[in-house]
Amino acid sequence: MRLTTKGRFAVTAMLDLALNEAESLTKTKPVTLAGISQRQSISLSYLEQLFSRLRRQGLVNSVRGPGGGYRLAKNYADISVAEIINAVDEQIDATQCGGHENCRDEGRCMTHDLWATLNSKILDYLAGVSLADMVASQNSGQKVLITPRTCSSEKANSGQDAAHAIETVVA
Amino acid sequence: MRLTTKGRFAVTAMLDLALNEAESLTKTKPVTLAGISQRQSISLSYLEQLFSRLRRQGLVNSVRGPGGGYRLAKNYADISVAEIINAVDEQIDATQCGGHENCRDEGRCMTHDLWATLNSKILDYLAGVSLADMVASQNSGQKVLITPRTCSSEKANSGQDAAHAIETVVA
DNA sequence: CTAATAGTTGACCAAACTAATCAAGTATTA
DNA sequence: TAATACTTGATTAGTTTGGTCAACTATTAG
Repeated sequence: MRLTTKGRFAVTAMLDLALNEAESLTKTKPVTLAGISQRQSISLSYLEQLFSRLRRQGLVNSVRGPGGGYRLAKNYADISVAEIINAVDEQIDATQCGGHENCRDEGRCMTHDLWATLNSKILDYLAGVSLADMVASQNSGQKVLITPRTCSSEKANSGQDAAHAIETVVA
Repeated sequence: MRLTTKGRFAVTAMLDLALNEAESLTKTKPVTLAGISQRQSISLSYLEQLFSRLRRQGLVNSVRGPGGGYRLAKNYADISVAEIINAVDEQIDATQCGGHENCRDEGRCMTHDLWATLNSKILDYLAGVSLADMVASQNSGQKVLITPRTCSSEKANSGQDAAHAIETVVA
């Protein structure tokens, strides 16, 4: 498991896709990347990279040509955050033995089990959170409605104040 | 919260420090980075960068001069994985509003609460895992003893530290 | 025996560099 | 029009190099 902005953008985009797909319950048009790009202010070509992987992993289906776009390949109660992140952010390996368990005499190297268990813990949690959960929690639990984000009003912002990002939030 | 190899190397190094400090219960010599470098096969200068941050964050104390090295600044039951990772891996911000909550009309942007809660969940878990926990789980739960790792097959290190298995440490 | 002195060890600091990844732009094709 | 492929600049990860500074140890002169 690995957590970077890449996986987060992917989850954000998938959430947007879920919302805009659900908006039209009668399964009409697929959602275009251009739309996601506008609503979430993620660059179109970066979205293309992300959805290329999401498609290969079977999380979304693509429809080419005019009126095309992307659809979720499953019900969005069945798509977990872990799946999305794993699709775009291949996991890293700090064990330097590539996960092979015979890197040392007795068996595994010191950090092997360490990260394996840590990984599975985080994975378990993220696997338990589905797109549907996120939509629901956005709608009910918070007073904040689901609003498309256009955070930087002018795009002039380039992350110079990322220092004090979250940190204040308590469960 | 962010998870990369950087934070993992830091945790690995801190675990090694905890083990080798505990080896001499009578608080004799601090642990050298050169030793950690050999045992964990992490480059010395990378360790220096990591420990520079760990020191500034108050997780370790340094002793200069011959016989010098690093010591844990607290009891290792009081040092969590989350602290270590946060010390070396400054958190990222996929909200693009820098955590400010007035980036959109109604309040926060769409992904704000999303990642905030996700962050705090992961943080909560990692904050609950201490170095002592890791030492204990390595010793008890697994049949695999704590052995220095020299994953890369050759490395010419030879096995002068093959017998470093530690059974003395129990939380 | 003291007191400078040099030598050693290991923390600390700062560039610079390679390689990988992030993120965006442009061109191509169906 | 929309998906795909190719290109490019920016940032990050991790290493290498080369140094300074602090404390310990040994030598050596007074």
